[in-house]
Amino acid sequence: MEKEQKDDRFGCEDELVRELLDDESPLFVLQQGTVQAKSKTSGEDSTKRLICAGPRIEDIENALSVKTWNGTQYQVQQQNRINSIQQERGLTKIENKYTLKIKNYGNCMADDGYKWRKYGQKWIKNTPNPRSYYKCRNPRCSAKKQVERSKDEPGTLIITYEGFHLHFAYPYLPLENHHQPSPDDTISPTKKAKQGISEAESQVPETIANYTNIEPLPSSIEGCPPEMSLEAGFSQQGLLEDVVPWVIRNPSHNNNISSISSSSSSSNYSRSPPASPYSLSTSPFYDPCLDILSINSSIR
DNA sequence: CGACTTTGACCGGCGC
DNA sequence: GCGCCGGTCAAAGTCG
Repeated sequence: MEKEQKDDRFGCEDELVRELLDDESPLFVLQQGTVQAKSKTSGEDSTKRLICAGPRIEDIENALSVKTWNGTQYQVQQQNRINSIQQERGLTKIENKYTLKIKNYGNCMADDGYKWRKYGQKWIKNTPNPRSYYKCRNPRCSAKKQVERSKDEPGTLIITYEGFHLHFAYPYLPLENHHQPSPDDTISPTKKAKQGISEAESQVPETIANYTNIEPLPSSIEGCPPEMSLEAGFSQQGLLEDVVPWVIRNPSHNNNISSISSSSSSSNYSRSPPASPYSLSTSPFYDPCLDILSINSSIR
């Protein structure tokens, strides 16, 4: 059962990856059109803005908020799940940036499952260690991160994430008229794109809705143990997989992630970049950001 | 030889 | 206005 859910998720990710990599994808052809010009008005246009410009953290956080019915009205428990992660893992949010402190990184090669390109390194004043700057390799993804060693705790890495990975933000976009995928929805987004831009425009919300489950996470999650709920709510949906490396959050699950990784590798993408934390083709525990370790070793 | 990293230069924001 | 500082760019270097 759980395996089935994972398979479904991977299937969605597979589609998302293709979408992101497809230059003719309606989701991104739109970006060159008139969408942004009129993006300030309707909810649908707002949705398109999210797709085109990349979702804001608050958009995703809002999507993640939990609504509860107290008998008379809905109460929104803002960022309920994120707060749980923050409390449990030492994740902090400062001005739309998530900061994660990782201890003992020497034993656990932190990896958040994405390929990053280093685009800069600076020696920050009054800090003993340089700060490295990374961007997500996906040109359509604006995710960035900064990595530095804590001056107070040399064994602690401070990773600051800015922005979310676009492909994993999809399921959290506040779309209207979303529905569950039906057996008839067999036309791939790529194929739809080729039907023309104008037609694609009308299909975009529907296309994304296939990937969307905006409702508060289903009761199946609530029925799980707390830890399982978090994993189902975040890791499998991919949001905080970006922010909090799954392996670090669950060192005891290394075996699990290994099996997941190997099983997911069967869904070969026609183009290479791995978009799933579980779909790394190389070492799932290698993070290029940790070339900062070379500095560490040179100090020794 | 292409992909990727390194690193100094450059730019913009901010405080004085 | 000026200088400092952090973030980004891009040419050069390195690696497989």
